[in-house]
Amino acid sequence: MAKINKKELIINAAIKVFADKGFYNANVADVAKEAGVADGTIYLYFKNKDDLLISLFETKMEEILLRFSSLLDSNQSAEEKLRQFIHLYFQMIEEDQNLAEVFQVELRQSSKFLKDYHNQKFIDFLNLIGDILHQGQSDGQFKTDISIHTMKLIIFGALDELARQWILTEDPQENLKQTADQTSNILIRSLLV
Amino acid sequence: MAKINKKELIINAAIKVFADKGFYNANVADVAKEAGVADGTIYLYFKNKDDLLISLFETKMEEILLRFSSLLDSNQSAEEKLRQFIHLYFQMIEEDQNLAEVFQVELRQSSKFLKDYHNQKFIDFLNLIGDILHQGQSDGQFKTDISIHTMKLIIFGALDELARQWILTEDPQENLKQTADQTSNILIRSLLV
Amino acid sequence: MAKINKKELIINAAIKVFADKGFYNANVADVAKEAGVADGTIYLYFKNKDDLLISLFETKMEEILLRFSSLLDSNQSAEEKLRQFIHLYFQMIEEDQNLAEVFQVELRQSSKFLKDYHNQKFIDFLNLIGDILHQGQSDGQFKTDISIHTMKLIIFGALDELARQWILTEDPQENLKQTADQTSNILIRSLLV
Amino acid sequence: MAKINKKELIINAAIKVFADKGFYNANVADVAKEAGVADGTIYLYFKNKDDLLISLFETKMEEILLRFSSLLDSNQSAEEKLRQFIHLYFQMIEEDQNLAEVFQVELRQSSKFLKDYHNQKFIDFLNLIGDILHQGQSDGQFKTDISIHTMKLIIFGALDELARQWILTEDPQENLKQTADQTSNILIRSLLV
DNA sequence: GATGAATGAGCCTTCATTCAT
DNA sequence: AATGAATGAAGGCTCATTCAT
Repeated sequence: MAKINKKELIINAAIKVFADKGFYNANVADVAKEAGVADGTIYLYFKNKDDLLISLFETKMEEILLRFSSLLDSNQSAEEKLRQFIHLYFQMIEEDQNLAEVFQVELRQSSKFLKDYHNQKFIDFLNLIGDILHQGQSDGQFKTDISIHTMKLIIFGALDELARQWILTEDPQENLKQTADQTSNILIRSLLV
Repeated sequence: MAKINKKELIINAAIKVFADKGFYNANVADVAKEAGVADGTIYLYFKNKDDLLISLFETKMEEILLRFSSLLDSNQSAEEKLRQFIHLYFQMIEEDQNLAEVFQVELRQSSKFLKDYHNQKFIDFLNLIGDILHQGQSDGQFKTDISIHTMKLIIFGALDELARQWILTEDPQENLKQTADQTSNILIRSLLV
Repeated sequence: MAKINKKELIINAAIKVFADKGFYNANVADVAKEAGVADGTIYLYFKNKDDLLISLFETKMEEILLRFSSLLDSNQSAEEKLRQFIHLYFQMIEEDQNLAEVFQVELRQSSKFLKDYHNQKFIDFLNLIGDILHQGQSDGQFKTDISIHTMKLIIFGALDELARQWILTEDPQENLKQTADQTSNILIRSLLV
Repeated sequence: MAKINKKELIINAAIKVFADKGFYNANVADVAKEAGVADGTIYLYFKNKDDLLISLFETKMEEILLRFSSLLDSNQSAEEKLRQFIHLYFQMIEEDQNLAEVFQVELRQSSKFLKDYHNQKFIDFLNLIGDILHQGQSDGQFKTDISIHTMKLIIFGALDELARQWILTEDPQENLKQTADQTSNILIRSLLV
C-alpha cells in the first residue's frame, strides 16, 4: 500500500473546498470530509484554520516559483521570457482552476487579515517579472523610461484580472492560449524600444 | 439641522469597519457602534449582513459610475478620455482609501460567495473602459487588432493592482499622480496606431 | 411582573449545577438550562466559564462576609464571638448546602488554577477569625502563647473539615448544632487562659 | 540495570503533572511526556484517566498508611503518638509537595465526582487518628467528654488547612517543624484531662 | 509490550438576527 | 422608528481513547 502524505492530502482537499465555498464559508469539517480524515487530524498537521490557508499558499507557491524560475535560467531574450511567463501563467490557471480561485480570492483577504502573515512568496513571484524587465532593459531590448516597479504590477494585474474573468465566467470555450498570445503582444508592444 | 440619512450613515460606517477588519471579521455590532445606532436598527434598513455589503457596493458604485460617466459625454479624444479615466481612478482611490479597500478585497469575495448577486454595476464600470476603446478604434486613433474585451480587462487589472499595492503598503509618499501618468503612457503606447 | 436580576439568576443556577456535577464536569449549557436562559445569555453577564465561577464566589462571599461582620461589631466577649462564628458557619452550611459544596471543592481548585485570581475575599474571611483571636488576647481572655496565624487556620480547617464530612456523607440526621457546640468547646478550651 | 516499574513511573509523572496543572487541566499526553512513554502506554496500565488518579491515590496512600501505622505499634503514650503523628504529617508534606498538592486539591474533587470511588484509604487514615484518641481515652490521658469522630475531623482539618497554606503560599522560610510543635500543643491542650 | 497517528464526540464561545418595549 | 437584551445555531478546536504496526 502506498504511503500517503497526509499533509498534502489535506492541503489539496482544502484547495477544493476553499475554492468552492470560500475560506470563511468553508468549515474545517468540510475540508476533513473532503480529505477523508477526521476533523482532529487536520490539527495534527496545521495549527489552526488560518494556518491551513497559509500553509496551503506557501506550499503551492513554492511549486509555482520553482516552475517559473526555470524560465529565467535559460538564455532566451527578455521578450521571449515574458511571452513564456505569460503562457505559463495562463496554463497553470487552466490546469488547476481551484488553486487559481483560492489564490485569486482568498489570498487577497488573507494578506490583509491574517495576523502576522507577510506574503514573501508573492513578492518573490512579482520579482520574477521584475527580473525579466531588468534583463530587457539591460539588453537594450526594452525601453528604459519605464519604472520596473510600476510595470511589473501592470503586467501582473493584467494577467490576474484576465484569469479572474476566465475563472468566474467559467467559460471553458474561451481560449486561454489565444488570450495569452494577445496579452503578450499588447504588453510587449509597450515595452519594446 | 439637516435630517440625517440613516441608511447612508450605516453604509459609511460599514465601509470603515469592513475596510478595517474585513467583512467576515467585522461584526454587525461593530458597524452599529461605528454608526452610533443600535444593532437592530441596521435591520430596519438592510435585510441582513450580506445585503449591507451589497447595498454598500450598489450605492457607492452608482456614485462612481456617475462621476466617470461625465468623462464620456465630452467631446474629447479617446486617448484623452483614457488618460482622464486613469487619473480619476487613482484620484478616487486616494480620496477614499477605505472604500477602495472594501472594493478591492471584499467584493472579490462577495462576487463569488454572496448568493444570487450578479454584479451588474461592476460590468457597467468595465464597459466604460470598453466604450472609450470603442471610440478610439472608430476614430482610427487606436489599433483595431486588439480585442476590446481583453484590453479593458488588462487596463482595469493594471489599475486595480497598482491601487492595491498603494493601499497595502500604505506609502503616502508614493505619488499616485505620477503613477497615473506613467501608467497612461504605457497603456496608451500599446493602443495607438 | 417582577424584574428578574439575570446575573443573580445565572449565579444561583451555577451554584446548583456546579455543586451537582462539579465545575469541570458541568457544561455552560447545563447552567443555562438550569437558569432558564439561552447559552449565549450567560456571556452577556460573564466573560467566560471561569469568570462565572469567580463572580459566583465574589458575590456570595460578599454576602457571607457581611453576615459575619456584624458579629464583630457587637460588644460581646471574644469567646462569645467565636462561639457565634462557629454556629453561624454551620448554620450557613446547613442553609445552602449547594453553595457550601461549591466553596468546599471548586474554590480549592480554582484558587490554584484559575489564572490571575487572587482570592482576597477568602483571606478577609480568615481574618475575621484572626480579629476575634486578637480581641481575646487583648482582653486577657485568650492565651497569648498561641500564634494567631496558626490558630485561625486550625479553626477554619477544623470547621471546614467537619462541614465537608457532613456534606459528603449527606447525613441530615447528624445534628450540626451539637457539632457546633462541641467544636466550640474543644477549640475554646485550648484558647482560654 | 534494574527493571523499571512502568506503572510507578507513570504514577510519579502523574503526581508531578497533576500537581502542576490540576487533574482537569492536565492532559494524558502531558503525563506520558513527563513519564517518557507513549500516550497509549498509559492505557496498558490504567483503565482511563480517572483510574490513573485513583490508582495514584491508592498506591501512595498505602505507602502513607504503612508509614503512619508503625507509630501505633509502639508502646508510647497517646499524647506522644499524636505529637509524632502531627510531625510525620508535616514532614511528609515537606518531603513531597507535589503529592501533597494532588491530595489536597484533586482528591477532594475526585471523592465527589469520580464515579463509584469509595475512598476507603482516606477513612483508614482518619481512623489512625481515631485509634490514638481511643487509646488516650482508655488510658485516662484524654478527656472522655469529646466525641472521637468529631475530634479526629478537627485534627485532620487543622493539619490539612495548615498544610494547604504552606503549599499555596510556597513560603519555604516558614518552619513547618515549629508549626507542628505549636499545633500539637494546641490540640493536645484541649484533649488532656 | 510499546507506540503514536488517528479518531470523533463534545464543549465553549461567537454573533447574526429577532422582538418586546 | 429605534432599541439592545436575548436567542440558539453553528463551528473551531481539544483531548481521552483506540488500534494497526
